Amino acid sequence: MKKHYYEQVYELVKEIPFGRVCTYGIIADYLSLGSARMVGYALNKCNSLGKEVPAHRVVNRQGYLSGRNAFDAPGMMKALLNAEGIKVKKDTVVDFKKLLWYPEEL
DNA sequence: TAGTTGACGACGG
DNA sequence: TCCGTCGCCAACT
Repeated sequence: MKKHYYEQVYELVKEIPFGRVCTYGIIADYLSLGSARMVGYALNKCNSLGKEVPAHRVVNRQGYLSGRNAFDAPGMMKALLNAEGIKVKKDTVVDFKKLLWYPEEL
């Protein structure tokens, strides 16, 4: 049984350290998905499937919370990030570049 | 089976 | 530098 590509996405997203964030593009590139949209699709699925994946730590390449609408509550993603000490202003991660995490750090 | 959609990103004007 | 357009590829209807 071959793992679906999104299973790999889940595994990688789970590796994102507490208080750090990552981008769709980085994940897509690391897993050779060919398209960042695949990551968003995968996370969208995992959310509906009730998977324990910290999807709130994944944002687009500008640090914008483009996925907040896919959460149960619009403000949930921001609240979760705040709980980790990540500041969010106008749906965008503050000091995004400093908090950015790369899979290569594993 | 074919067309549409999507939590994005790169590129050109 | 900012905005609009196109490409990406798998899942869903």
